[in-house]
Amino acid sequence: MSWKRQDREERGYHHGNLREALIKAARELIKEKGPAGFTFADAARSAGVSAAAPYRHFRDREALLADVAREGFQRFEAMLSTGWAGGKPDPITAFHNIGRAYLAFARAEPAYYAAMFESGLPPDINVELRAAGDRAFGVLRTAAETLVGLLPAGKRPPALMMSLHVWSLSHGIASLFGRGDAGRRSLPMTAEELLESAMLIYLQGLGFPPKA
Amino acid sequence: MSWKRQDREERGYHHGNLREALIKAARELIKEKGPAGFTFADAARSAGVSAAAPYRHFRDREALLADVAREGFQRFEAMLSTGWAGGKPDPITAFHNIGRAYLAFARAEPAYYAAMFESGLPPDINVELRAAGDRAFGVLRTAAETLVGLLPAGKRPPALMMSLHVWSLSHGIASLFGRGDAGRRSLPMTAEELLESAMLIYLQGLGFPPKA
DNA sequence: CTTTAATGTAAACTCCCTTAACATGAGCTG
DNA sequence: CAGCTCATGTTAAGGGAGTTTACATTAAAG
Repeated sequence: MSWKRQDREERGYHHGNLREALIKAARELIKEKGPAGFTFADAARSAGVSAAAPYRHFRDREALLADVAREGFQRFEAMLSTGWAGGKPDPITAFHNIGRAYLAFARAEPAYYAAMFESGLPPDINVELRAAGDRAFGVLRTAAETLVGLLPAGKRPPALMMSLHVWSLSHGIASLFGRGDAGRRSLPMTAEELLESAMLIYLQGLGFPPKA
Repeated sequence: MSWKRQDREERGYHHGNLREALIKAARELIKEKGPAGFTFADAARSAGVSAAAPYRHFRDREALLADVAREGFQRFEAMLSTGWAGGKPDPITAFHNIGRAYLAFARAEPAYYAAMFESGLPPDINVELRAAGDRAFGVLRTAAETLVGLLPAGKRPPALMMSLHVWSLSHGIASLFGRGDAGRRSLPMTAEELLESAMLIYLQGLGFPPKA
């Protein structure tokens, strides 16, 4: 395991891929101590360079965090898309799979998740971040639109509202109970079971049949 | 506006109520820059005392934060209790009022809310904090138990699960959209409308009549 | 070989945390 | 009221860490 370029050369004066190395270091530090628990200098130290080196690649700590978050949203979108799987095997099952993917991401990538949602970053800090976030949410919205289409014409809720409901629910569960981190509140059930049961009740409230 | 004792005397050597003044200063700093955005010395400066003074009242910065959070949970509990109002005028309406109270608190007291849920504090950092949090959640749980009792005996979901669902949903909405803070995502509806609509659908899914 | 931009380093600068030693004032006791 | 005592703040000093500027080195291009 090396932060420097994995295979080639020994690294002379130049690091070779410092930008990526800093993002990776930031992720590991966030995972350990939270989005506020590391400093620009810490990231540099982890990457094996001097404290001033990061300034060549990021204007400040916030810019580094924003890049971590952007990268996170990209992976998040990919994971949600995989869960949705184009609505296969059937839209309802696929919708539940998005929920599972949501929690799985929060659990597997707590550092990305924290940078995305708990770092206090303004979503508009740059265009790319905003766009990446919107694309991830778009997966949920598309899925909601498909589901809404299954209901009889008179009983269709707004798909945007529905996707916001599910997003909020998922985020709430992930924030409160989603990470095994010590110190979090304990539960009589898993976060996944909690989300699944809530979604079942919610979908039933919208008029979807109990057994899909 | 003065940090010192509001009316009497000019403050001589002693501050008179530094402990409370520090908590208040912390709240204002959190509101401005987030739970991680201030330091022990900052709080002292805001309270108008030397950097060493806070050590007479709090072991460290974390202890100060914990006290802010504890105080927040107490007010939170009071606000939720007022919303519930013992189940008046009827349990369903009162349940919705809890939701409104939840969002109102997050909006009116972002500093408390951040200290309670977004500061990274372990809930078990001291017994009082844990107990205060549990009491606040207890309001929601009691309400859920009352509601569950309205359903026919064979169709009652676990009240604990139901309260966790609503808590997660409320927290998710509050976290993602609840604060008017610049930088948050914008919505085609208010957070209150979003929560109310979600709770209506959820309750209908549990078998509560559409019009209560 | 020289030039130039990219990339790191080193060191100055500032700020924070923490503790120790001292000062003040409020309340109790006789 | 005089004197003791303790809680509360202050000043001062150390040690450490983060940020940032000025300078040094390398790689690549002409």
